[in-house]
Amino acid sequence: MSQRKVAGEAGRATIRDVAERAGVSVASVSRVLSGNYPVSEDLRRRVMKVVRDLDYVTNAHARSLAGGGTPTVAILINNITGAAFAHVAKGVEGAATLRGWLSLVGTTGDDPERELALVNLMRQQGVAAVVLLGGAYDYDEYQLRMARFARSLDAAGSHLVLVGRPPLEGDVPATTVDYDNEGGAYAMASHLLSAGHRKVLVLPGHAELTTAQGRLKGARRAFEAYGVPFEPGMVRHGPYDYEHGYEAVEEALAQGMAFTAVLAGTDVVAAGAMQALRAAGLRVPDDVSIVGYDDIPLASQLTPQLTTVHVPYEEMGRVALRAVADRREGGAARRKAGDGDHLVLGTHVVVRNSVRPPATRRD
Amino acid sequence: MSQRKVAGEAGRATIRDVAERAGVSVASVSRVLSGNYPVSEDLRRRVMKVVRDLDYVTNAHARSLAGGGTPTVAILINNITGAAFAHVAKGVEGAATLRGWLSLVGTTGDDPERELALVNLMRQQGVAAVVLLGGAYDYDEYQLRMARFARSLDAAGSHLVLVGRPPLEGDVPATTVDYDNEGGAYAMASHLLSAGHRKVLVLPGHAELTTAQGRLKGARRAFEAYGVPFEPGMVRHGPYDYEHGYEAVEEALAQGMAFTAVLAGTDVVAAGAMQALRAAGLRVPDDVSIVGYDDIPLASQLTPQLTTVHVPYEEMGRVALRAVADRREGGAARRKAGDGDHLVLGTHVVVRNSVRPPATRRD
DNA sequence: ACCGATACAGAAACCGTATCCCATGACTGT
DNA sequence: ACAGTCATGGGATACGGTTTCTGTATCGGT
Repeated sequence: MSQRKVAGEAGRATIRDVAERAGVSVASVSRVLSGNYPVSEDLRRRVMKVVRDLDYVTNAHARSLAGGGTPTVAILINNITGAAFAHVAKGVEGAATLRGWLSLVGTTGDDPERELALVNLMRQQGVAAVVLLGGAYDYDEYQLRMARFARSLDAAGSHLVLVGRPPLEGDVPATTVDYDNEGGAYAMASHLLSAGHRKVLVLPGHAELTTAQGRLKGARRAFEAYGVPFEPGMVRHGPYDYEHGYEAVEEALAQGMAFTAVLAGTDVVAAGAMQALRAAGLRVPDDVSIVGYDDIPLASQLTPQLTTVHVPYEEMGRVALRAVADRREGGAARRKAGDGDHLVLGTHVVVRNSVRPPATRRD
Repeated sequence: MSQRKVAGEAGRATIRDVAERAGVSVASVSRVLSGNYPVSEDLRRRVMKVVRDLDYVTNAHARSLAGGGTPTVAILINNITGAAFAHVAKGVEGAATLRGWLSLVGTTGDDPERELALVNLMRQQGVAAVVLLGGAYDYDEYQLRMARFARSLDAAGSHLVLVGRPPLEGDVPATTVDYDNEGGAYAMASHLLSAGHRKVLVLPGHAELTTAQGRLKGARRAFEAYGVPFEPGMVRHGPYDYEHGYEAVEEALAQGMAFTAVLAGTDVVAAGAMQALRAAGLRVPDDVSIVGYDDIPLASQLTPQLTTVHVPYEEMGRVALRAVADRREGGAARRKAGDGDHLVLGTHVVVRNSVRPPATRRD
């Protein structure tokens, strides 16, 4: 009744089972398996045989309780089906795997409550880092919220990494991996302007989303550089989805708005815009040019292939993980430096077939 | 020197720290937090205050070692950037979150070694279930390999779930969530045939991939049902990617092959095929019709919008998780039943604009 | 043949939490 | 006023490992 374990009992085999069956101590089994202590060849063989026979694997929970354990990164994402995010996740996961780290994924669905719950959950899991993906809504409380997360995680020996968001202000223990969002938009808009376009419908995204803000700002700067007036009426805000692209163009057309090009905030928005133009009998790029942003696979799969801004999503994921791994190995010295807390990767325009100089017309 | 912990020491706060600071026992803190034992209002308040002050969260590893703990599902996937897989993952993750479960993600990259390593890693983590996504390569050893996984996981109190793969033969402790792959292909091919197409280029996918086999089989059955000879020469195998679709069509065209429609194994392959046709000066669907399979967002974002087979990926994910959760709650009785081990969801054709009757022409 | 060094194996002390079992004080009914 | 319940709180133990500390052969050197 009170005996600890019946011989052939069901359930997972423990290290004790292995030890008993191999006729050695628990400590020896542990040492054979972790291999960080001298063990005789005979003992190793005996233990390994039993391990194979029992199909034994160590209990990760017990292991990490006792101090060992596999480092784990948590990836928090709004929507797992977004192509751009998927690539970042791939980068993180790939780099993690390379080091024998594990990766957890959670989706926030744009819900701050859920985000908080997830961060706490990850804290419970004792993850090495929490990677937060995607543009942020620039509410007032955002900075405070993130700073709180950062400190909370830091106090628990974990670390916050922001990917694709602007860095936090002040002395906050967080790392940011960013890309030259505004620069990409500047280059993209310049491309359009240098092709001769002057009337451009701009669909930057949600007004409160940091990435949309940056893209809009870059575009505006390009217009200024070219001495072309930037008309606020030509800007339509909305979500980064296909429907928004479609509806924005449909609406602009219905209102008799004149434009020779569409500067979309993402490739998916561009796809929607393209479809709406077609539906209205307009040809792309003959009648209207279109450019996107992100360079997800879709961009090169559309007809015509989309000229867009390449964002190194997968690379960002890898960089994010490397930053965490480095800091973890670097020890306190590096950790205090506050240097390399903000990494910025470059973007560049990928020219395909969706842009052509505007048709010369009398009006 | 030998003191257990210095007052303000860095690192994560433990339940002992909370107990000490609140002047109560460790047991009481645990009870307040788990809330499954009567506790006086006064004690609860005192404990909660300290918990907030210390920003304490329980250690998940210790918790699950001690018997409590959050159930976790592991999702194993070849390639996290595949749209279809992303949707299954979303379904699983969503359903998991709904129940307060956690989800882990690992990518195998089509590497059997890595798959094995991941399954073992998940076994170490003591996950409630391992969900293996995506079509499998039908090598001889596949059945053995999966059966071994299933038994291994089962012995550890976990469970194997195969999603989008054919079920395992024999008495293996695994659950399969499948969709009517062959039926969908049959319906899709019928759609093409009933529109009058007789010369159809078929791009089912890799010959060894179970999903490709099913899709090819369904198509063949439809041809037979229509009394149309199915010419092996019209079938081109290859990976499920854009490039394959492009190259297969390009090659077929170069060889002077005559066809009025393309039956692609996936939407992405269809996109590649479409692009190749355009490059050759052919119009879709005026000159050549195209259909895909999967109904990922891309299908409705292409121009023309793609007629395809809808596969309920997200639903499959949800169903998979529900199956695991049910079996876990159902106890041994249900677990032995062997019933409901193979769930099949329906598919249906989504008619869009990429199919038109073949142009009547003299030849 | 004796001594110190070396190489290995085992016993035991944790890691942080949940829970079983027992103790205590308050409350109830008579 | 007293025994019996009931509602709570605390102490001890288990969970499955890792690691430190300790002990015992074995070996080489003199």
